[in-house]
Amino acid sequence: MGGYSVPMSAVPTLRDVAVHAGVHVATVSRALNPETRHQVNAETAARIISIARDLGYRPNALARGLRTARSTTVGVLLPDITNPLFPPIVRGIEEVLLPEGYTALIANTDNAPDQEEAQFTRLRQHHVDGFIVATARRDHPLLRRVRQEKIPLVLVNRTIERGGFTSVVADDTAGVTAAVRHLIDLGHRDIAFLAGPSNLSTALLRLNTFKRAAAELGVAVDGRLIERCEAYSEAAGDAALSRLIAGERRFTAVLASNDLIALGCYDALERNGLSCPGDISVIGFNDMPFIDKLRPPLTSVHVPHHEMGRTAARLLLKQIRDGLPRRGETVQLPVELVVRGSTAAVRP
Amino acid sequence: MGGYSVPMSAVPTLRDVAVHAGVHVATVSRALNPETRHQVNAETAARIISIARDLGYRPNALARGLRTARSTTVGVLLPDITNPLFPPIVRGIEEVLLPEGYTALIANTDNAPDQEEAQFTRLRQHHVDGFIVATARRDHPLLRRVRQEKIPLVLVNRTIERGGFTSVVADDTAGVTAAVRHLIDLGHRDIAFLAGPSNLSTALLRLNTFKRAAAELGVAVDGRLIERCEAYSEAAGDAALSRLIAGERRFTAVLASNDLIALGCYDALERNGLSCPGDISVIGFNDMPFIDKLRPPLTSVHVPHHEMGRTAARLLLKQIRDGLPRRGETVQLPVELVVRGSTAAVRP
DNA sequence: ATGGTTACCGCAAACGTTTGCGGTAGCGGC
DNA sequence: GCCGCTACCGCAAACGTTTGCGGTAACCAT
Repeated sequence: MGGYSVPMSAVPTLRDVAVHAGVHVATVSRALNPETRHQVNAETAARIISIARDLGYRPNALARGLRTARSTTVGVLLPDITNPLFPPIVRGIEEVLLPEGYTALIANTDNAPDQEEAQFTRLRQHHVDGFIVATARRDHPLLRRVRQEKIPLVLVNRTIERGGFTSVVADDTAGVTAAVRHLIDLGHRDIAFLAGPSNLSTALLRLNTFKRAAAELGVAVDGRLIERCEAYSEAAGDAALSRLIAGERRFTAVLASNDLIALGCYDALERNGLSCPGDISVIGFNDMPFIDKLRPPLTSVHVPHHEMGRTAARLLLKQIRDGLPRRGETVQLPVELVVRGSTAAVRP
Repeated sequence: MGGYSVPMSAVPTLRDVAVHAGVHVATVSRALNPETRHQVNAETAARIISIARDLGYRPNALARGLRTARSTTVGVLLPDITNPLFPPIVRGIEEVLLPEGYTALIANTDNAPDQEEAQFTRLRQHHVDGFIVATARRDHPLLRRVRQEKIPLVLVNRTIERGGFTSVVADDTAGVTAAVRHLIDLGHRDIAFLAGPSNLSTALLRLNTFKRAAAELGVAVDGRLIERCEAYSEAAGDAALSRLIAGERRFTAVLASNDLIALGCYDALERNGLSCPGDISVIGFNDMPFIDKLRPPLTSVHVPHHEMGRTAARLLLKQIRDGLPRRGETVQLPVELVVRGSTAAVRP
């Protein structure tokens, strides 16, 4: 044992390990880092590692981040973790990030631009190495700013037409088409569509796809059967379907742009004394957890949220390591229509 | 304009502001911090603040944390954010933390001790100022270690008998009692109970309360009607109720220790051709989001998770600022039985 | 004119890392 | 015996803050 006595109070630092090992802190740093370990004698390295373990040494992420200008953290911006859509995405992200030593900082924006701005600068103060953003609107000044500052960024569940953002989305086109085809196969001809907020990429895409698919499959698209929701929420879906019901144009099925909107449809139907699927068939989008337990179980388009989170994280890591791509790629993941009890053949 | 030219490339630092203002960085630091602003001339302070704003200066949280040994971050340990129970807690936590300048680092443990350990040290490397833990088991060596290291810590949704931990929980006793009373009022006498994992504080408490409440309300407690689930999960609930159904002892109602277990009951009932509430009434615990949309809507004990998150955060902030209490307080929040369609009067 | 007080601000150290640079020792080749 | 090379390791600076300490100038009272 050496003659030095190290106070065993606080958390040990590189210096403590160095003193115990009788070497300079730089040597300890190099020995502990696999990348630079070859620069130090094998035996000394082993001794240092052993001492570090005995002392319970843990690198100080703040100091390291300050020195290296890389914090090994990434920011995740999402509207609301309470929306069952997002937890699987978050877990997918963490599943990839954690083994690589990264930590995700999660921020809820409630889709409010000022809150988003605040969260964003807060994350920047913590010097996150990149962003995963699930709150993208079709035009997004904040994101364009980030883009210009050359900060790694990938969108998930959303996309932005121009700007070269890399994003990972679901194959909405295939999903909506499958849903429409399913309804038509059941004999439905008067199909309503509840669109999402017009400033969201998914809302626009799903709406357009609906129009196209219906037309291609030989069903006339009636503008009176298309209603816009102000939000992807249960309340908005309730309100929108209520408007349709109050209208004169009859329909036998409704395709909701989102599961929450479909949930609102359930509310509106019950309040108006209509049954599902007896009177009206309903289809959702996303296949949220527990939605198979609803009354009736909701037919929905399954979106691989977990996998979306994973690939988003992978793409972000690539950007962090290899630098920003000149032109962002958008990865599109396959979806699958899950038929349950909320859709039935139209009454004869 | 001064003669200095500052490169406008990277993010501005204190030094940049100082050069522009023609003062020392220490002065800038003091001027920008409301706590120390009185130490600098009012006009100079105003000028510095203005320049900082123009430059878009944001303090580097890493550098500040390194210097002050306070990172203004807290770690949140929970089993699985995918469990609908936790998002409201998380939002409650953030609702209190954010305005105070704190950031929450969320970590999923999947209730696996080694994963928990890993997450914990990872958060410690980031020098979080405290922990909010929702994964507490009845005996928890890791948490006792934390306790000994004098790190601020508060438990949420769980409690630990000894050790002086401060925690915020729901009034489980009142909840279970209300549930039992409700079933008895409906005429049920043969009531089964599905207990949670025995290493969780809530599981034990709810089980004991059930026994006591049933006895006090004049219903014999039959040990054959008490089944233990290995986890708070749908699958475990399914398995447990299936075992009961396969047994010889008949029952007309089942009280589940948790909503997910109740969900599993739905599965088991359907597979066995039993109807709810026609054949068996079911009550859950927690009142998870969307559970009112189930088939049938689940009668459940509502727990104020959002508020639990908020008070947990408040208690943690108090610990961070005022130091650890000598003896932890446990805050108990009121619950409320929400009667829905899964409970009905026993058949005559 | 002197001493004391106050207001303001600069100096420099420190937090715990990482890393370019250089120095020393050992060794092999000539 | 000299040169050059390699392996190993120490030195010191730097990242961007905060903060104790001290210094200067101004002001007031004596």
